[in-house]
Amino acid sequence: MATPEPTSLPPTKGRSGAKDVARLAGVSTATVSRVLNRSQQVDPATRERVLEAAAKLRYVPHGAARTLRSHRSKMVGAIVPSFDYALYARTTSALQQRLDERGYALVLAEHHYELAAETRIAGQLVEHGVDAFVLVGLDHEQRLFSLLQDYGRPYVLTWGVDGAQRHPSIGFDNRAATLAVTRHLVGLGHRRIGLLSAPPEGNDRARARGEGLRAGLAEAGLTLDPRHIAYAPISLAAAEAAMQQLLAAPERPTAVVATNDVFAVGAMIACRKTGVRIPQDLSITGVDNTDLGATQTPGLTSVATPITEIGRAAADQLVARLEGLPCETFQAFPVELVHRGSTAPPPSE
Amino acid sequence: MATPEPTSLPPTKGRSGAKDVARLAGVSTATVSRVLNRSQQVDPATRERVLEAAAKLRYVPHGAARTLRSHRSKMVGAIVPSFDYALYARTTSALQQRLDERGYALVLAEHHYELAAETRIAGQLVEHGVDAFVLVGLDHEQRLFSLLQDYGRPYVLTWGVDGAQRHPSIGFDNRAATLAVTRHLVGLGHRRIGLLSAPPEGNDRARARGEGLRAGLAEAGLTLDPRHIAYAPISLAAAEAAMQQLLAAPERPTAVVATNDVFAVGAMIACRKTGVRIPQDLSITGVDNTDLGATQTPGLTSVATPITEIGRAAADQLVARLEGLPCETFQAFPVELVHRGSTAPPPSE
DNA sequence: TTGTAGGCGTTATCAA
DNA sequence: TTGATAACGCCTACAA
Repeated sequence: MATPEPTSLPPTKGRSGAKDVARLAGVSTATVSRVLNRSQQVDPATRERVLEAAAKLRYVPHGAARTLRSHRSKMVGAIVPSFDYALYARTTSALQQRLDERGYALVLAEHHYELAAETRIAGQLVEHGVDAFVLVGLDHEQRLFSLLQDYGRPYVLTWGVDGAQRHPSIGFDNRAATLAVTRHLVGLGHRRIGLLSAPPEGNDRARARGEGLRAGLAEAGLTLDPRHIAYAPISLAAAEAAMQQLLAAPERPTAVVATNDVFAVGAMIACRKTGVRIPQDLSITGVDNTDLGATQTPGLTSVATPITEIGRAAADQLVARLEGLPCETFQAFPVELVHRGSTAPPPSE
Repeated sequence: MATPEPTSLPPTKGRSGAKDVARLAGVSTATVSRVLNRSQQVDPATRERVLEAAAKLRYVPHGAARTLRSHRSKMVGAIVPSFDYALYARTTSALQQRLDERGYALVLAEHHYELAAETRIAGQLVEHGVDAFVLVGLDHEQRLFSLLQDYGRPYVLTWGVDGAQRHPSIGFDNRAATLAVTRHLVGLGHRRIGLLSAPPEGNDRARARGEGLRAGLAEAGLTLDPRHIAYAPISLAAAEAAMQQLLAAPERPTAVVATNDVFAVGAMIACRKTGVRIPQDLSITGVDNTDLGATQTPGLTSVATPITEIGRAAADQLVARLEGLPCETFQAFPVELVHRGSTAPPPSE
């Protein structure tokens, strides 16, 4: 034994198994299993004895053994882009809570906006035997879809709706969100509207939200000036820097549509530092209606998205599919524009 | 078959096992195992063949089987109070990232500030076979500690330091955080300082932070007026309501120490709605130095806490203990006061 | 260096 | 309704 001996995990030290419970209750392990798995085929009296014995021994079933034999781990895997900025936290929270109620545990990981990492992590989750998957967004590597296909277990894409209905999905119309704010801005009289967004590659939400802006502009016979587009990774600092570019652009836009509240608040910070007044000099809008945006001065006009509903619905759908119950595999929830003080008519020239 | 048939999970449908890899590589399953577990005892040529075969068959080991046999699941369980408000998100993120690098998956759950729920969930994590635990805070049910004792695996408490060193812990001095802000406020001339906090029961962080305020006041020969204390659950709305009480209190405080940034921002909102100017009429401070506080107008004076360091250190410690390597089981990181615009001398009477 | 064989703790299939 | 028994897929002695 050369290595420091991996902390020799006591094989099953004091822990008692189904066998112990069976012995104490005077039944076989098969009966113990039946009782604990709520099978109806068991005499109330014996059930009682078994439960007593299990309680007395503080019996905790061995999940791995159960998984190995039954092919169900009672774990659901979720891979989200990031825990930061509370963008996905509320969805994850709702998901976890609902899964917990249904007796499932959540195995959670981040991919930091790298789809290759997402695929790799999905492989690990398969290895850990999760019964189902929750993914964020519609864009994923083909390899990931192949993996899911081979694995043959339920999965659901969230935060977007798959128009072609190729994959079960639960979300909302990201395009509609920015379309709504754009109409609002155009209605206020804005003609030069900029875009502050996450890089669109591999991020369907960012793409759809950008399209919403373009569509809204097109409705009014306007176009998106390429010089009025700035992409940045999702962080306040990066958004602030990107906004500085837009502020320095020729024919500076009178309004900026940010594809989420983090970008929008980063933009507000840039404006504060530059002395650009919101909304008198420039209007700014976000998406997701987070506390971060709502508590700014002035409050951020944003679009409320159904982030907790998505988490709950994802849990419900997956559990239903795992238990062979009927369910909706495609769900879209509405979004709603929330007016606050960050938008106003453009300054008169 | 009466019930809708639990989606008959294909036992091992197409999925290939170690046996398949062994056959294709022309070796035994033992050798496959050795190759995949980086045992040195294997001929480079055979190793190569095995890896090729594994890749060809897209072999993914069956975690449950491995766990059952090896008594190590390569999963770490973490239970945090809540995903909301990004208070614990950054710690969780750092934890997950570091665990992932080390080949461990994170099973994550919330207890919503209910310690009984925490104990229940810990039991589920035991059932799922996690190799180690990360808990937040020092306060936990005795039942939970018993459970951990029985389970006999590593665990670490975070976000606090266990002075008595009864349990491995990684955190910072919560008392010192509010002590620092209190000294700052006292130094500015404040004599009536209020407290806005989470209910202290079962929340050692809140208690320690409250004590920091009391200690800072005591240093200056001052005391905390009971009428200047307000407790609220952790949410912006609740904090706002609690702050309204403080604003309505007799001999209104000239400064309020909030035990975290969420409370502080909730307090700022209350002030805005009431026409109380910050910092001219009232100073406010937070703890945790979140983006939420930093982006307010004026910026929130707060205390930077080592939240990502905690996550990383927790992962490092647990992995080290699991692998029998040496490590620090008690770690304290420093905190740092961050001055922003929400604090100023009290108004002259 | 490699193969053989037994068992980890549970659930499922039978038969009783 | 209950019990005996055989897997589940892998790891790890031990033997070769």
